[in-house]
Amino acid sequence: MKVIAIVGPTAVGKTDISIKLAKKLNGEIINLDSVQIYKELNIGSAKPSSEELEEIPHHLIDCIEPNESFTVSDYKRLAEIKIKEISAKGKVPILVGGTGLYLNSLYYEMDFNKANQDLEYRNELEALAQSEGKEAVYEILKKVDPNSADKIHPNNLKRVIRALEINKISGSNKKDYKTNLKLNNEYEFVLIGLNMNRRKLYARINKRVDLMIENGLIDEVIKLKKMGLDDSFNSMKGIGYKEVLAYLDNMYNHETMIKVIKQNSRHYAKRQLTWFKQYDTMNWFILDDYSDIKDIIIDIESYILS
RNA sequence: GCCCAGAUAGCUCAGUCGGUAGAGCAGAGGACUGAAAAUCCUCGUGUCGGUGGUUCGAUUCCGCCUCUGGGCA
Repeated sequence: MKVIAIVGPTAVGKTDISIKLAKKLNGEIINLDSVQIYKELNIGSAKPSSEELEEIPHHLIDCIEPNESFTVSDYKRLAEIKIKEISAKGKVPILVGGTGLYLNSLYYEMDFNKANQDLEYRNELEALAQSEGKEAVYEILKKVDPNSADKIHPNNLKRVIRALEINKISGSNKKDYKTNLKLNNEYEFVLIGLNMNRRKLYARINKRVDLMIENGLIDEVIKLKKMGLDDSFNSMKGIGYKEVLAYLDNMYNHETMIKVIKQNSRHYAKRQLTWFKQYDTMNWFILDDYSDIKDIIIDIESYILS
């Protein structure tokens, strides 16, 4: 089953290209973005406009309530259903977005059936970290699962907690997945990476943040806040949302808020690039090599069909 | 014109009781398997404004010059 994935850093221009490409290839788009999945998070997640959504069928956008919890495991399950449905119609599934882990969940064989979440235990460990320090939690991991402790940095509390959680739920230790990565043979992936000159990308990011503010990001967050959402919800931990929340709680002034959103977006773009560089099979298209978007589409299309 | 305070990393600044210097931010690189727009790690040589003097040695002390603030005329 052929699956195309179009990935790249935030603001590089994935939406526009993917829609044009989907039209040419008789494809349908499956969102590969952890924030666009949520309803009501529109401006800050840079969701495609309603006009764009009408141009080509989009899946896994606006499908989760902002107060629901959502994980990679859920993503994998839903995305696999969509891939099959689209393929069955004789169309090409095109994954579009910037969440690397979600791509991995489909690209590699990943089994999410063994160790679910244990929120109670998580809270317990978080409380311990709060009172005794991160080191105290890390010490537990060292005793219980020394191999994982070896690989996880003591400061990385989230990972330390997850390793302990896996140990508690499954009774076995967290695996070192890196050493036995297996490609998922069910799909024939075509990986397309979009990138551009770093300075240009950062300029685009900065401009887009200004535009989000102009388009009413603050009102969007006020609305979400009225719905009862605060920074404890995963949906509200996205860039743009957490900073506006902090601004509404008078932690930042307006100017600082914008500065921090831009800064976090730039950092995020860099992390995305680091992630996507890991795939040997990724074919990169450098967008500033092109003056006309039509030429990009032509090149990507001929690469896919080759 | 006079007085005072500055001039050090891309930016904001610290510091060297005289032995050629370091933070934050910006920036770069990396990790990543049920929170992933999350979480975490690593990376700082620059004519210390110019020039002369004192000194074994000056970015540091002294003189002059240039520039930037502020004050007084």
